Order: sequence, then C-alpha cells, then structure tokens
Amino acid sequence: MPQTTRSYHHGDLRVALVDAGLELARVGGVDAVGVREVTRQAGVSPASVYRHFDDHRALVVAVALAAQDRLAEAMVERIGTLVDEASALVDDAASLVDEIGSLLEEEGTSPDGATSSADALTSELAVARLRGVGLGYIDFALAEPGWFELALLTFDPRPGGGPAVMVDSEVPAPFLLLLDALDGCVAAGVLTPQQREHAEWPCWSAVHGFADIATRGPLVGQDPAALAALGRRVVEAIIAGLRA
Amino acid sequence: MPQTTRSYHHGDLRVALVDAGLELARVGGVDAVGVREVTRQAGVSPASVYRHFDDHRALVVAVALAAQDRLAEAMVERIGTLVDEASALVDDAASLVDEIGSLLEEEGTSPDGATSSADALTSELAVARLRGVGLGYIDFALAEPGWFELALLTFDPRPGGGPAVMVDSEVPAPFLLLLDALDGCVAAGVLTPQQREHAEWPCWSAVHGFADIATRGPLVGQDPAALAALGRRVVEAIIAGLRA
DNA sequence: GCGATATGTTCACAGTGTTCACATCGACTT
DNA sequence: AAGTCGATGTGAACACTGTGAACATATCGC
Repeated sequence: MPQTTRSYHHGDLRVALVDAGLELARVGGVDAVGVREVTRQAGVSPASVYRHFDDHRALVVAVALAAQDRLAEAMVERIGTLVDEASALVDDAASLVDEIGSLLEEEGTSPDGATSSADALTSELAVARLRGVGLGYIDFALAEPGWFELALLTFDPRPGGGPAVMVDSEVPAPFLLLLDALDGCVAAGVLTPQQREHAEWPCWSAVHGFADIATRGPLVGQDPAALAALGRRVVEAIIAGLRA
Repeated sequence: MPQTTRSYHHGDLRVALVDAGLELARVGGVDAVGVREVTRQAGVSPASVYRHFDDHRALVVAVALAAQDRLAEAMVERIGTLVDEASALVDDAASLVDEIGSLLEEEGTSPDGATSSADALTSELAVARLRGVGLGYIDFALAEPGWFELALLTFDPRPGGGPAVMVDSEVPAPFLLLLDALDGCVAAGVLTPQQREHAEWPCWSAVHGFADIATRGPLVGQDPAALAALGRRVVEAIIAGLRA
C-alpha cells in the first residue's frame, strides 16, 4: 500500500473496487456487483470506475477472475487433504507389505507381488487427485455460491455478444488442475492414452453440472449432507465411466 | 382466439407477450426479455405487462416455461428417432434370429439363446431411450442456446431470493423424461434398483453440465460437429459410469 | 341499455450504466 | 525549486430500465 492517508487520490482504487465487488458478490451473486453499488461500498464516486475499467462488464470480469482464484485455492486445498489421506493409506500399506516381506524373507518369495501392489497404490493416489479436483469444485460451489456464479462468467469469452472465439491464451487455473490430474492418471496407468483423450470434458461436464444444479437448479436448498453425498456419487460415476 | 379484430383490447395479450419474449430470447437470451422490450415488440404500452404478470420476473418465468415446453418437445422427438433406429435394428436382428432358428430347427436347438438375445435387444432399446434424453437435451441447447438459457431459469425455484424451497408439485417435463427412461432401464434389466437410486442426478449433471459448457462456457463457438461428438462421448461416459 | 369489471394507457419516480467537463493530486522536467 | 502534465477522482447530466398510481376504454352480466 503506497499510502494510508485519506487524500483525494485513493492509493489503489482498482483492487479496492474488486474487493468490494467480491464482498457484494459473496451474498448477492453476480447481479449484486454493479457500478454504483461497488463505488458506494468503496466510498467513491460512480464514475471513478471508468478510470480503471472500460466497462461495467470489465469490472465484473475482474471480480470474476478474483473469484476464480479463490476457487482454485479451495481446489488445491481439497486435493491436498485427499491426497494426504490416500498417501497415509499408501504408507500404512507399504509398511505392512515390508513387514510381510521380511517375515517371508526366509522363503524365496518373488518381489513381483510387492511391486504390483505398489503400482496399485500410486494408482490410488492419482485417482485421489482426480477426486479432489471434482470434490473441491463442488464443495466450493456449495460453500460460496455467489463466488461460484462469478467464477463461471469468465469462462464465457464473448466480450459483447460477438462471434465468441475460444480463449486459448489463458487457461483458467481450475481447469489446469483437472488437466494435470488426468495426465497424472495416465502416468499412473489408471487411464489409457485413448481413454485420456478429451476426458476433461466429461469430467468437467459432470462436476460443473452438479455444482450448477445444486447451486441454481432443482437441488437448491437441499440438505448439505445429502448434497455432499450426491456430489461424491457424481464424481465416482464419471470416474468409473471414464475407465469403462 | 376470441377475436382477431385489432381493437383497444388486444384479444390475448398474455400469450402475445410470451411469444414476443420467446422471439427476443431466441437471439438475445434471458437478458433480452425485458418489460419494455417485450411490450415494444408486441406494439403495446410497457405498463400493460402488469395486467397479466405480477412482476418482471413473473413474465420471464412464463417465457421460460414456454421455452421448457420447446425443450421437452425436442427431447421426445430425438428420443423417438433414436428408439426407432434401435427398434429397426431389433427387428432386423429378430428376423435374423428367426431365420437362423428355422435353419437350425432340424437340430434340437434350445430356445434359450433366442430369449436371452431378445432380452439384450430390449435392453438396447431402454438404453437408446436414455441416450435420447441426454442427446435431445444437448442438441436443443446447441441449436437454441437462447431458449435453453431460459429453460433453465424455471428450475430455479426462488421467487424473490427467499430461502429457496424445493418444488415438488410440478416437476418439469424434461426431467420427467429422464426419470421415465431410467425406470425403463431398470425394468429392462439394464440397471439394478440399487444403481437406479438417485441415478437421475449424475445423468442430469453430466448432460446439463456439458450443455452449459458448450453454451456459455469454454466450448462456445466450437465446431458443431466436434461438439456433437463430444456430447455423445459425455452421454456414453455417464451411462457407462452408472452401470459400473 | 347500463353499470361493473377487466384491460390498456399515460405519467411519474427511483434506480441503473455511461459520458463529459472539471478538480485535484503526484511526478517529472527544466 | 517552480511549473507543467498526465493520472485519477468528482459532479452533473443523459438514456434507459422496472414499477406504481391515476385515468381511459372496451367487454360482459344484469
């Protein structure tokens, strides 16, 4: 922060506006982030927005990008806990394998069984990561529906209703997490390269669709525990569908 | 229609407004159906809306219900063609089975094979119906994105941002088509009752999610043929996931 | 035929995004 | 060190929106 004195100039109005928009969107969704409302929240004049953003839409996009960052953070956190749990199981199983191996050492047992079970364990880890992507996305949507609504908007690349060209320069972070997890699955042997191809779209469709249904669709207001269980069901179903 | 004369009273302004809204929404989406714009289209004064609808939102909901009907129509049409194709295959296969059966009649062949293959054929029919539900939904979304955006809105049951109670009185027709198709699958032995339980949500999530992604998401503007292929992939993946 | 009622209109108001001329500050030049 | 200039915030205005109240007119029941 360059200065804390309240002068005519604000110091860093742009981020202040985005923060205000974030706060408003958290409870009111995308409709709550308007030019006048945001400037009111920031204690500034409405027209000041146009010194930092071309348009109302540009302001919304900036807020949406911030919400998207929050989504990505929540996802990596969820992935971390799920992978940690899985790797704890892996460690337990590995020590168990070692124990059994040392017990059976006197006999001439082949180490093939150990390596194949190790493969199964790394597979489990890769699947846990993929699970984390989906569940992190869903949990964020349920926990912060306003931000979630915002985070979607940026995926929409039409600037003003034009011919809608695909964005290829800047892939959103949440989507990258999914791509990486899928690549990890083929590296771990969970998915064949053929199964991997375009697999991001079935995954994203199922997870995003559930989040949308639970957030603005017929499942709105349902019991959170039931929603979480349904979300797990959706994630397991689409993962099973990919491997079939 | 009570009268076609153009008098001070409009005859049936309510449906005229809904039709105008439908026409506007077709190209402009939900944002295009505003009180003033709709009345302009219908050649009538803005405040006349409030003789037929409580609110701007009520007008939008009425238009959305109409769009939902179009969606249901498109789905039953798609289901019909897919089921017809499948049943043609079924007939061909059945006649083939008969032929083979009559050829093998001289030998003492057991009819078990015929009945089990007949089972497989009815299964294929049930799956074709399920496929039709998903592909009909997706095709409609791709063909009429404006109407599709509208059709979703009605699934959102909040009247004014209240505590969002679940609608149980009037289940939308498109959703009923899915439920029936799933029940048909368990009747045909494709799905066990345990697999059937809550299966509507993974299905709806995947299909709706893909439609949303292809309509307002990162796949907007992609090659229609490629989108159709991806849609088929999504439908197959989620069906496989349910049966796994 | 006549009154009651349903339906459409006009006017007004609050709120929105947006623009433009103006005010003010910080920084760079000479 | 003074002065200029670009960057940033302000205030008033415009066009537009949804909405309500008072008014006008056509249709229906008696």
